[in-house]
Amino acid sequence: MTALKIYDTYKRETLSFEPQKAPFVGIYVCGPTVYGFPHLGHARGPVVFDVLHRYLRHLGFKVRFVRNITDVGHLVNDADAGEDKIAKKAKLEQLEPMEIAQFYTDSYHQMLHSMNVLPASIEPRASGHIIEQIEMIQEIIDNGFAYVVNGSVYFDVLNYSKHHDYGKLSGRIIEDLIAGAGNDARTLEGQDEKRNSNDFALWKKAGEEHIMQWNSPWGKGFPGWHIECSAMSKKYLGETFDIHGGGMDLLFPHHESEIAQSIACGGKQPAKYWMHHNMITVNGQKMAKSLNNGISIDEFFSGKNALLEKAYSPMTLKFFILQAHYRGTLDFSNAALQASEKGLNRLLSASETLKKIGPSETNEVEIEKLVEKCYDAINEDLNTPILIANLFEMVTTINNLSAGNLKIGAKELEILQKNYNSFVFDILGLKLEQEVNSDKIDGLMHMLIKMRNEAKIQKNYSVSDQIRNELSSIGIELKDGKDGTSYTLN
RNA sequence: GGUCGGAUGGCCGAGUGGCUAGGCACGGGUCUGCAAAACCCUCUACAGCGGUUCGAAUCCGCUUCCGACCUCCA
Repeated sequence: MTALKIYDTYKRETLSFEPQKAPFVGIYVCGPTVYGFPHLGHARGPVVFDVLHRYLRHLGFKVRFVRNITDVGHLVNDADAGEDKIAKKAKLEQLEPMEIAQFYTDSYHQMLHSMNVLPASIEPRASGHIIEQIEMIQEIIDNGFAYVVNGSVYFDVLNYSKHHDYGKLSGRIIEDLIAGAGNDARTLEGQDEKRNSNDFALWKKAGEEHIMQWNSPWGKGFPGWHIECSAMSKKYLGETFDIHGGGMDLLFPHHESEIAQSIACGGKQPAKYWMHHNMITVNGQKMAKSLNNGISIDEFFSGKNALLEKAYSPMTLKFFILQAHYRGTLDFSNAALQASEKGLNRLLSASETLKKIGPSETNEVEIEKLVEKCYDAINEDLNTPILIANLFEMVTTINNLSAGNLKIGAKELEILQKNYNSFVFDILGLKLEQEVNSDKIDGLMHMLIKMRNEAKIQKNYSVSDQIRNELSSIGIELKDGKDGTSYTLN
């Protein structure tokens, strides 16, 4: 029994989280298809599930966190018979498919690292699990839920839905899907191979021009998109694991199909809980190429995009994401990012301030209540915005303690320090971004500050202001505080 | 067209049938040679119209507007 509750998309209700075999927890999260640089939207999932990952560890669970890399099998669309995203890009750039996959996998990892996202326990690649996928497809065929046509294998949605509930996860009704299919002028090539237009590919026959292909019982080809997650989650986490996560846009058809594949294969639901995070929008709309409103992660961190007023740091982005609940859409704006930037700075500065606070004989801080409110917030379906609001309560307390407006007892101070740092750094996974300055720079700065202070004492303000202004022009800000002058490098 | 979800103060963004969300901005103040920074305090909003209720921003209905998914997508 844990206090953590999570919203299960499948059952559509908030449930108490009970791992199948405590203290072990198995989590599978759908990772990226590595055919391009990560963009702003790619940051949300990792951040959201990182908090889950970190919090479960904090609670003492032994977490196996699996996040796949899709490096093959993700069709550009059904009409595109014979090319997948990776191979298509490879041809354009005259590179090996694996080279492309590696390149963009690295850039994805860089993003994760910069945002202080814990590494996955296992990060399996679809191309490295072709055998497992073929075995699973064969079993689905043997069970009568898939059929072979001309070297391709399709999942028989209609037959499956006679025995099981296809569409439950995404709230779809099979009759509507069948009736609705082709209600517009969407004529897709290769559809004539399927018994029903809702059937999806488990294995696709590869044309000669197709670079990435493997031998299979049905001839040379490559796996469909959905089967990789089913095969790899089963391999590393078992037939039924605890939590499956991903973006809401994967609900249908990807996750719906994963469920169907797992049940058609072993008869079991793949995951006990399904968690889906919402999208990041720009001006209220999802980022899309057609809208020309995409922002890559590199652009975001460097400020080189027309939509950006300035560069934002990885932690600012992480904090921005955490300030909204994961199931709601989050709208990008410069004003919102800049607000997050300042708020984050205040939150992190408080941890420094906290180090310098000493205990008093008397206590005026109800710290246990505040800590409890923090746990209540994160237990309530990872409500990070409320958690952060409570942390800001602590910040105000910390600053008032520092200013001498409040007093705190030794025991209470210890609780405050332990929990504040635990929530900010261990659970939310924030970190101080400013590089620790080298001793030489630090010594240099102290020399300049000392010289400026001497000038100030002599009321030689033209000199003191000159030092301040010239440092400012190269991005070093001096801040005159109560207890001396400090500096920040921008 | 079908399915689903939203509309909260200047901006972002939580939330609950009655009790201050929080951040940023604004305003006031402390500090300061000046400035900046920092810190403290202040700022009571829930699309519209009906209904249920002692009481609704929170429940129900309708209206308007917006978005997502239905095809690749984090």
